[in-house]
Amino acid sequence: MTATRRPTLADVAREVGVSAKTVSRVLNEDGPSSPETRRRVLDAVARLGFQPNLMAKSIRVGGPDTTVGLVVPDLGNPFFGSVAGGIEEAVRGRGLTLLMGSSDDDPEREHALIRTFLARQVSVLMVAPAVGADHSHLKAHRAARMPVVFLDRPGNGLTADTVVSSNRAGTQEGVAHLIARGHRRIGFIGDLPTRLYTRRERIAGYRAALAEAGLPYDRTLVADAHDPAGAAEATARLLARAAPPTALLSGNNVMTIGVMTEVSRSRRKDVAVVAFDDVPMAAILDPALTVIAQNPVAMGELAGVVAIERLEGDRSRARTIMVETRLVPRGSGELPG
Amino acid sequence: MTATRRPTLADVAREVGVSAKTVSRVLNEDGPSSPETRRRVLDAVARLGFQPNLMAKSIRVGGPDTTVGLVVPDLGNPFFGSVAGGIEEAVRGRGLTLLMGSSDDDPEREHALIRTFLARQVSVLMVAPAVGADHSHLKAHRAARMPVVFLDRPGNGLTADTVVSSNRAGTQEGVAHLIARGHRRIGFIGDLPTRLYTRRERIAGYRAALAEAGLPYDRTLVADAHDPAGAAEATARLLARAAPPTALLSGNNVMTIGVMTEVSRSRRKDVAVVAFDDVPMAAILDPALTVIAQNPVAMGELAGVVAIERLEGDRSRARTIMVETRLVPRGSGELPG
DNA sequence: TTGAAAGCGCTAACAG
DNA sequence: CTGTTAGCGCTTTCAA
Repeated sequence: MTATRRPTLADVAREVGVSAKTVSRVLNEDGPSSPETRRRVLDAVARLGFQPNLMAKSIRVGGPDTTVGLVVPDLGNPFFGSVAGGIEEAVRGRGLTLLMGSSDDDPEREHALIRTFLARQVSVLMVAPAVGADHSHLKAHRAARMPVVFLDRPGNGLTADTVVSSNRAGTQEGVAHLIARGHRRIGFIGDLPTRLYTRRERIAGYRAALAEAGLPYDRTLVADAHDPAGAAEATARLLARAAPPTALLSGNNVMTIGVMTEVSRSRRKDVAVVAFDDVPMAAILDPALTVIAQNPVAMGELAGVVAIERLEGDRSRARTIMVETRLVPRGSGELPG
Repeated sequence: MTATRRPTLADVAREVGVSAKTVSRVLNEDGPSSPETRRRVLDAVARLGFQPNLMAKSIRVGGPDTTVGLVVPDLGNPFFGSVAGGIEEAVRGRGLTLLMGSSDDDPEREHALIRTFLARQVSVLMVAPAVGADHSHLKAHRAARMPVVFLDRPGNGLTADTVVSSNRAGTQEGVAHLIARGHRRIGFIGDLPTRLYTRRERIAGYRAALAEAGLPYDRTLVADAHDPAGAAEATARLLARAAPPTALLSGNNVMTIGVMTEVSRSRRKDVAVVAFDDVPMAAILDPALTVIAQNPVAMGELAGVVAIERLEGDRSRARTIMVETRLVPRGSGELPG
């Protein structure tokens, strides 16, 4: 069995009886070529099943690869999956392909992935930063004109384009929704660590809504958790208080699972809930879950668009693009306080 | 502002005053090198921020790139996101990176992605095939020892390693669960097109369960839909029959949204439901949703393991790995018929 | 309209 | 222990 080597440009050239450069010219529609040569070259290409080697192509220019390197905390999280889909949609037209990896929210893994991507000469680097990660080491690459885009959370130690949700305003709107329905004691169940950007922004929105309504901020109404089980416990503790909250704001989709599990388990029909981030079956829950919906696909698309503009030479100041969230009232926020 | 070119091996060599090969040797721990040289090279590497160019490295050997090309129908679907996470986990240790793209279940887009991946010299190609896609053109590449793994669905026109869920047995178990609770008229709501592999397997499991119980197969109890809205309509139609089904089997997670929306909307408490594929809030629904859970992470991991074995020279026959589904009774399947 | 030569960044093969 | 040469597959000069 022969080792079936892939045909190269030279193979095609030999087959046709022209130089490699001529084949290259025909294929890239670079420079002129006679219709006759053209036809014969394309013929041979088809016959041999020739596929140009993109690696070689990139190395030639010493230039970047035609990929977008994307680092997210977790590929399995549909939020990031949708973001990735949006990016792909936006950059496909430019011939860019997605190179992806999960950091598991570990700064070291994130760093390792970024290094791999850089070594692969990605044309664009997009990162949803892990808590505690530092990105100052990317300065040199940005100087070398490689676009860097931070997603969902800003980077640290590097000013670069950033695409985030309107976490603060969205949460504020959600809490205001509850206040408007008479709620005065509103619990907040957020994720950990508390210094996570999205967590900080969302709690800021929570506090802003309270402040605007002239309500005091009660620290004891704020709970934290790592996962659904923890969120369920936190919810149970809050609801067991002497003066329990009459409404809860769930800080993200993972927390929501725990919060709703506990509300449902305890059969408390007297507690209103608003959740940050939409979830598939929200409308079917009883009561239907009111959410502050994000738009991950749009986030990805915008990130892709910005990156392309940068690749095309846009040298303007780094932008922070805020993608609007949308309050979707479905019932669970309607319970009067 | 200088164009800040990335430092190359030659730059490092010049800095230290040795040859490029020596630097290469130190970095790859290939051949011997004096501790002194070693130190000075590593020093310069750090000082210059040198990162080896992986593209050049690959092209050198003429060998494959260190990537796994993965084509899925939809990046935003958490099922495929989790599969991707499993693959990454399994291949990271081998230094492989994921190159991903969505086909949107369009054979042409799938084909275009595959061509791009091949042009990039991926070391492994993994595909969740779109309906109607043909993969016979990959034969040459397999002959050239590039592992091909089909995910979730088998490929067409090419025998290759394949990782799928136990669709048939799982569905059979789910339907048997309903039959055991007295149900005799069980509706099936599946996706389209009906020739989709997973759809065919699941309906086969449905029929097998009926047959085993000596129940007739009633075509009119089978409905199809493209999306949640269609599934909701189909459900409504089924439930509006003169002799409505007393139980429903939902063919996948997208259908489930529509099915449950309609069951919930119509306040029918007299219909049992079992859904293929788990969904995040299943346990909180009322009644809690009984599911036939898949294990997408395991599917990805197994695909990764097989691919690595192939890369390491395993030339044995193509395998089909079936990942067991698991019936998770949560209540919605308990309603007696 | 076409070709020859050189080189992208790296490493295998052979010296020294 | 270290250097030189050659070449991966392609494209960019520069000539013909």
